[in-house]
Amino acid sequence: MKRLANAEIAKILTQIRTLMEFAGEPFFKFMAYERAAETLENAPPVAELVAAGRLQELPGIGKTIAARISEICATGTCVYLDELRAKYPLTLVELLGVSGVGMKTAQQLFGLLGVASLADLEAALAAGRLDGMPRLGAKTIENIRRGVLAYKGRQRRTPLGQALPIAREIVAYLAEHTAAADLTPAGSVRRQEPTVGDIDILCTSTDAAAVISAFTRWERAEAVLAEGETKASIWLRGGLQIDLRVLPAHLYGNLLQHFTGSREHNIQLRELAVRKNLRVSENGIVDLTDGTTTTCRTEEEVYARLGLPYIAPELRLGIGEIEAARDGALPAVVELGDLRGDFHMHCTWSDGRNTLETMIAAAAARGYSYHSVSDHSWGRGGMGLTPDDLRAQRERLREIGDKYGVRSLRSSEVDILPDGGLDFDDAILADLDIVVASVHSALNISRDDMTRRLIRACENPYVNIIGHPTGRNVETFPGYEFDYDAVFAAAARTGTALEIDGQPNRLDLPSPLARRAREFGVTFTCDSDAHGADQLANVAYAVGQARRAWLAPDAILNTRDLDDVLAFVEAKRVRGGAAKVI
DNA sequence: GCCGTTTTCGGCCCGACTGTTTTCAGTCG
Repeated sequence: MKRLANAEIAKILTQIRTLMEFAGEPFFKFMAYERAAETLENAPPVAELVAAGRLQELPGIGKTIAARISEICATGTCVYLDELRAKYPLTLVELLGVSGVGMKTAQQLFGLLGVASLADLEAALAAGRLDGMPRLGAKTIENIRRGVLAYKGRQRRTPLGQALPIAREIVAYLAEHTAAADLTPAGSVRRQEPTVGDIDILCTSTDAAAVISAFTRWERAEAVLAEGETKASIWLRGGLQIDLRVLPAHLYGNLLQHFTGSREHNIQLRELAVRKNLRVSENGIVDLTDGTTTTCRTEEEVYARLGLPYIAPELRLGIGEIEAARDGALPAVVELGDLRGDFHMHCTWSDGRNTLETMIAAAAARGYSYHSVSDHSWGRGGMGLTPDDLRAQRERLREIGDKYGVRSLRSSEVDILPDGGLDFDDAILADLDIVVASVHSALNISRDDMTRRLIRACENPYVNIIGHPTGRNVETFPGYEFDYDAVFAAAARTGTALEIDGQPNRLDLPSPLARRAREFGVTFTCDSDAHGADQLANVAYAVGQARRAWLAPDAILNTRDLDDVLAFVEAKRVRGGAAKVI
């Protein structure tokens, strides 16, 4: 059968968790499934771990859940879920997805009215069958009605590349119209999640009411979901939710830590705190032995009070970072300022929007000491470069680069053909400074064929970087299937870097895979894949994903100086790709 | 169901907002 992706297994665990709660199982029992699902979302490919018998090394996965996961991998489901489904329809999960309907309400609707799905709920609302039920007043029913509409109209999770600009927009609005300080996007946006469920904004102020009032009156707010003394929530058109929290300035560190999450990270942090007789919340850290409260201006102080070094936001997933921090085993992760160049961008010679000179000027303006223009190869329909084009472009690169004071490397994003061969002959590639090779076609070949295809590309002595290695789209496509470990091993063995592509719809390699690849000793690049000068800034997204993968600067090729980059290329050519590898 | 620099048994995070209530349950993050 088809190999299940981690996300699919996590979804099944979440279904089990929901039906367990519905069935009245003990709180900590079903919460264990929730934690396990969260772990899988950010873990290396589960199929490999199952095969190696290493599932229980993952945090929050013990004997029972490991057995269930193995069963799901082997059969696509598990007996325990089937037993639950025999009593409670899986469509109950829909009910709980409706904003305003929680477990108690769903149980009541199912038990008293037989409402078991979204369609059932709509019919019951239309027929007025909710009227007069215990604890369901007119306002609550109206709220549920609105929740149903939102559920049906809601888009999927919002890509980070769309959410971050909106977050900056509301921050700019509040900065202009209120006296709020410390305005900061928090939550999943700050953690650089590839897609986000909502946007969290926080700030400090001595007049929270004024800030909240301005927030709920924002012209883009379609509806106000909640408006209290320190927090408020609005919906934008399309259903994206923004939460705002306002506290006094001396609590900024506590507030930022609290609202950055993740939920799982915070739970684990507070569990650790409880063992030290401390109670952590956004309102400060209370010492339960003497009742004193510590408030923090910075997050560093929060972690220090708990006996931990600072943990970067992108690492806060509740997947072992707290233990690593405690043991002093957290890496100093790469920062945007560590980058000295960008290997992946396009200009009007292929499918970019800006001219070669504009792109070079923009790269220089970012302070890079080098970059490469990697237009597509000719196999990509009409827009790719022919070998003659490539030669002509190369002659202009040095000249324009000199003009702007940056080293413009000769490059190409060459197509990897279905059999693993390349769209340009080696003689042409040999004339380039650095080569990016990417899969753009025949995405549906078999897993084994795709594995062989990528390994063969790695083994070409002129291929230095595999571009967007899984081909995923964060919204629409999980990526083509291949044997990750086999390709990571090949990349490490041949001295081929794997790209972390910063295009917001790609963010590829995904961070769990990058973290896995690092175990094989793979080198990475953080690239923008810019198709216009304004998109060079997308490299920040690539760095965000690298940080989520716990990568230090030394794992990233474009943190190195030009000589070291050229030495990386030369070393592979000298070895002749796979031919002379020990 | 998981887990252990107080535990292999007995613990397991914390608070804001809403609506239906007369002191709190439910929902959410």
